[in-house]
Amino acid sequence: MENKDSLQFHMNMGKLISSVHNMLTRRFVQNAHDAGLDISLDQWMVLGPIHFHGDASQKLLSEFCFKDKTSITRIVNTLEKKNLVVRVTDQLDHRINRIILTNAGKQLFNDVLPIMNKTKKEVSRDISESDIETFKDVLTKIMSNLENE
Amino acid sequence: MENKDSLQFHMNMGKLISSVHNMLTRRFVQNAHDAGLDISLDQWMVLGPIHFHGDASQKLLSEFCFKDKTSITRIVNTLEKKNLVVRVTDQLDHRINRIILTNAGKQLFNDVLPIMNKTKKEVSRDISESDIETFKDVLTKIMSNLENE
DNA sequence: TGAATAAAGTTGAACTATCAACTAAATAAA
DNA sequence: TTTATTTAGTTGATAGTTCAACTTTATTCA
Repeated sequence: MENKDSLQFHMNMGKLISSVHNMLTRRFVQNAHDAGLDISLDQWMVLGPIHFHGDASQKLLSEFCFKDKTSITRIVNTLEKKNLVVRVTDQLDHRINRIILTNAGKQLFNDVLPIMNKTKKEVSRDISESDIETFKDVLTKIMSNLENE
Repeated sequence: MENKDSLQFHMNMGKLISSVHNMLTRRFVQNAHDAGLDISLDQWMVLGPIHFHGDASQKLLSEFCFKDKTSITRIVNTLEKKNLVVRVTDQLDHRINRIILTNAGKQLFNDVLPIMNKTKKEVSRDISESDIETFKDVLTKIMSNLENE
């Protein structure tokens, strides 16, 4: 206790964020796995916007997810391999791939939603609404601080 | 503006943390690179405790960094390949590797410290002390929420 | 129109994360 | 003391991240 608490007390922001990110990822995947669902947090973070958008291009997904276009290429590869999405070439601009959910993809999206909510609840247990708000505000502020050169 | 802000407004916590984690990683590496230093954020996150501890075992690093023991094995591999650390078998318990900084490792540690501070400053620009405190408290709380099964 | 440039994606390489299976050494139990 | 179990670390496989170099298609502009 004392030991671990004092460790955390001395942790700087970068380490905290990094550690929380890893733990969050693990918990989400574990919760999904326990429910018999096979999906990673990154796959989910891309699947969501695909569902939301209908026919998102990879560029749009890249901007929306704050991920490199290469990451998007590979995550879409994985989703396609799992038959959750298909790439359809845009008829007007042949450079663009439109990413479309398959029925299996829609099904998985609906199955994973409650898992995400469960995880969210576990994460924010015993943390006040106002602290959560401040927390999200700070994260958003950090993003804008780091956004442009 | 409006567009991007509204995107962020709708971002949930997981996505915010994930995005901030990626952007933070990128910025740190970029700052190091601009200063002519070749080190990743993860390497730094392990190098710090090695420096702090003197002769840490990989198990201790794993607990301290909240990283999987496999990750530690591979990061130490990389650090060793770069001649920043050496593995020394413990004389009493032959299962244990003691990780020792080389002179190059000590040198790099000292060179990177100001980079970390610069990055820290960029990250927390225009965020109040008290919001930072709340932010770190929430992160710590999330960690304890996710810690044990 | 034709050549230069920009944009959307892909590929390869190096690194990190996670899981499962493994080796080797230490400790516990019979 | 011999066997069983636990502990520290490694290896292989699969997925994601980043950078740089590349292909293909659109756009710009001379």
